[in-house]
Amino acid sequence: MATRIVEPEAGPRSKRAAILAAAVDHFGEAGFEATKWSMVAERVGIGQTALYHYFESKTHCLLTIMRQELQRSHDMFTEATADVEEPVEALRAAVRAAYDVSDQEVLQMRILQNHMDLLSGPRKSKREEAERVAARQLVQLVERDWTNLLVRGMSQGAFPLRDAQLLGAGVLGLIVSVWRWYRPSGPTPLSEVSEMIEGACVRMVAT
Amino acid sequence: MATRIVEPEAGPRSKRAAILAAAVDHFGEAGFEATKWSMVAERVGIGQTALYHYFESKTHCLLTIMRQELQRSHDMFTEATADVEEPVEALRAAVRAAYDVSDQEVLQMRILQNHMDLLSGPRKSKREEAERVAARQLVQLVERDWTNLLVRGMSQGAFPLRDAQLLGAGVLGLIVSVWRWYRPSGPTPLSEVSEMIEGACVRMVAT
DNA sequence: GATCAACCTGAGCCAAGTTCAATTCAGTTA
DNA sequence: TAACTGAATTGAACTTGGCTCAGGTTGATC
Repeated sequence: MATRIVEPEAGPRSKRAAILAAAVDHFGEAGFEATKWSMVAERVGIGQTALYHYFESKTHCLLTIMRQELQRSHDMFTEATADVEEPVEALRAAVRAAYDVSDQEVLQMRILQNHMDLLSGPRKSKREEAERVAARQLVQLVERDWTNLLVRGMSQGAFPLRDAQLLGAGVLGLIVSVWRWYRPSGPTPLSEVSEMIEGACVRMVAT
Repeated sequence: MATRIVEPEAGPRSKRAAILAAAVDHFGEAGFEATKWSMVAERVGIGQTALYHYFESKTHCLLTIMRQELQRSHDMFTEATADVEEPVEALRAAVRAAYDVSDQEVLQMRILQNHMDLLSGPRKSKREEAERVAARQLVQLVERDWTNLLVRGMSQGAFPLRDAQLLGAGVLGLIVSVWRWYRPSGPTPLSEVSEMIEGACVRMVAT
């Protein structure tokens, strides 16, 4: 279980990374459906059939983007909370880490949130299914990250006792809901969002 | 502005309602993409081209479902909070109303959440665009419902002063995030979810 | 400079949504 | 009851966009 997918190492003229970057731009800005697979190829500067050398399908590319973003989220959570003993401080650190992202990563989070439903049903092709299963495991990992944080705080007496699973889902839901509406070009800077959510989470959990 | 779309009144042999119901089932269970438009026709018992008598496209049907659900959400909020003076009680009533839904409505909320991104970009066809714009207005209406509730509570001194817009978005995000994972057949009854979220919202807002 | 794997392409296939001209059906008018 | 009307319905053809295939190019390695 929990086999971390190894990214295919890049041959010197591999366009895989460029394709992923172009796909993130298009999927994030225009939406997955609205993006023609051929537009991604065009952006990269290759024929559309060349895409199939790297990805089995448009959806396979999407799932890869989602899985990568989930991996990053989990890694960032772990790194941010690793050496923070105090539960409230750990919670704060985790929230701040969640919003410490680049513009490209904002797009990836948006893509992830907008297509979560893809992870529920099984896929027909092998490689798509592999990415889907990996992504699902990562979702559960991230959920567990948050519930564990809450459980720890509750058992230490820093947080009142509540259903940690349910409350964790709430906290996570609150945090990621931001990616539905947040735009880097919008009126509210991410730092402000981060502070607001941080406070809200603490009140939700530690009151 | 804010022109409420009038549902075409049903001629005695109109299948519009049946189509919408069948579409909600399919879109909600299998997902919009995974559902073949012809499957909906089959369920209703008509040929697939007959669908185009009622809806301009598969997407037009989806947008209609979303707009209807948003309308319902707004109406329920208004009804639930209408004669509740006390801000905390009004907040509680609003949350409870949000989770006072039938299984069919759970599906509609899921569909709505899974395709919010459709509302951002403009549509090519007239009727689709009309539904999209109406839905967007309703989204803003619902957002305003929640911020107004918070503003009222803050000005009455029942809630501490905070950015009501941002906090409102958070509360709403928390509430609707449930529809991503909740299943009527799942282990957690909706009543339990409702209570948890109600408490969380109060702590978030009134602490 | 031969070999092999990685990489790329043009031509065309196929599924699913959509359009259209023709037709049926229910209710209304004469 | 025959003629008429508009809503409802259909089969067949069309369109779009993701995808397959058979074969060609490139460049690292020996």
